[in-house]
Amino acid sequence: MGVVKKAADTDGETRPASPIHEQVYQELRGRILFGELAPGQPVTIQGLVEALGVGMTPVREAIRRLTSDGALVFLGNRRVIVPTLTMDDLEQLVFIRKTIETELTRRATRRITPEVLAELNQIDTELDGAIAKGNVVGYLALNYRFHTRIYEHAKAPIMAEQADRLWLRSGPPLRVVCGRFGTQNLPDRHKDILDALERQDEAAAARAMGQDIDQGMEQIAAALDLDT
Amino acid sequence: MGVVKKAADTDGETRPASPIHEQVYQELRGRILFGELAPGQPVTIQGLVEALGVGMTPVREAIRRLTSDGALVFLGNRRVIVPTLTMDDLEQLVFIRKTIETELTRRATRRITPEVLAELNQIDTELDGAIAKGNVVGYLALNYRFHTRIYEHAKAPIMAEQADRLWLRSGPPLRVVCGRFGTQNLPDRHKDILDALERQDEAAAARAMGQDIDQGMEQIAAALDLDT
DNA sequence: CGCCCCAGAATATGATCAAATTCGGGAGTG
DNA sequence: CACTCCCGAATTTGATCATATTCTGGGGCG
Repeated sequence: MGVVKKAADTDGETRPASPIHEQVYQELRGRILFGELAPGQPVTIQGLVEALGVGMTPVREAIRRLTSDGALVFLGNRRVIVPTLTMDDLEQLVFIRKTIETELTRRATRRITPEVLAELNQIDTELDGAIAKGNVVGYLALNYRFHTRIYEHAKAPIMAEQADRLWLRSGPPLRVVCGRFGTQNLPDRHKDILDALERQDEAAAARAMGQDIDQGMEQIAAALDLDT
Repeated sequence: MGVVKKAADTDGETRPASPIHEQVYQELRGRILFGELAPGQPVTIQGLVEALGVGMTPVREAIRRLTSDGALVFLGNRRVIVPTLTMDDLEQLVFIRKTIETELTRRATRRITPEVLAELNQIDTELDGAIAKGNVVGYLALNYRFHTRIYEHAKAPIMAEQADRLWLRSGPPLRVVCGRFGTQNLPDRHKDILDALERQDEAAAARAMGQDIDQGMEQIAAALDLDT
């Protein structure tokens, strides 16, 4: 039963249709970022072949890509799993994420437009709703969208891509945190970020973003502590 | 004509033998880092199948991985090429490389050992020889080794991996520079770096590394200017 | 407790189908 | 009459699948 669609549009128009390996890649990305896949969980090719209803070549390609993304790890014995983060890994992630994402925030602040601001406010409102309802997947997806939208507008594609890769690594552990503690004390410096964006205050925006990242990572660190 | 070996050891021992797709990946990495592949050049699957004497699945996997690495780009029209850097791209590369690689240098300085120092000196000596002889590929390979060795000893695998990815992007353009201007005024803050490492002076080591990066990137920027 | 065998999964190839680029011919125009 | 532009066939390349082969890991047996 194909989870993957054949580019069937709502209007019956036949679009270029992205190749299956691309669709599988995106599908797996989503599963890694927003749940379904837990740290340490094995990922088998045949399992995905059956689950997605596609051949093994596209699955294979998608898995290899995710491997280079650091979202999956190749054990060497032909086995692939979702990586488990160590404290050391986490510390490095914080360092890189903070430098890159605060810089992206600074650049985005300079070129912010009312339209983008409105869109971000919209996303943040929905996000609050998801938190209130305890909708974990919704929270994760909207939080990702919020950050991604900002980074897109920094017009620095290489930096944005690096940031994206790091999110793939922090996704599964963050999901664990949510599963354990619910959507309660999750990072929400979003209001501060939005304020700073509106005032076009680069420094304040970057500071708020840095705090948002710190808070999220601290949650993960706390969860890691419990597992040791 | 298999460029890829079947894990034939010198002692006839049968090793685990890394899978072909891994070998192809490493082979292509080398070609991107040290020459052979120029920016804008198309990379065809079938071409590599014939050139390397392997099936198309491993080639496909290797190309996908490099795509996620940013070392190759997928044109959407099913075509893959070596990316060409814009000025904007270069500026972002400099920013990320400097923050990550100077930090790696700081950390490596703290845990430097006489053995590593000796090895680095050895590499740098060979490197000078390559420069003197105008051996471009040798220079590129040794320069890469020099930096990589340092970053390895920082014991920060995630940061090191990010740095590696960025080298893949700056590889082909740097190769162009060498082809044009020879191995003359190439960056060589290596002596300063070695001095600082020996004195365990974090700040000085990081500063020297930053200058080394700046110099290399400036060369690329100059070459980019000529093309416009 | 260690060794061997078997099931299952991954690796790699070749075949097949589909898409895109390229190249050549014909019509139209200056 | 030569040149250019456009359209379509042929060829090249990519995408996907099905299949053969190899290897890993586990369970049973000596």
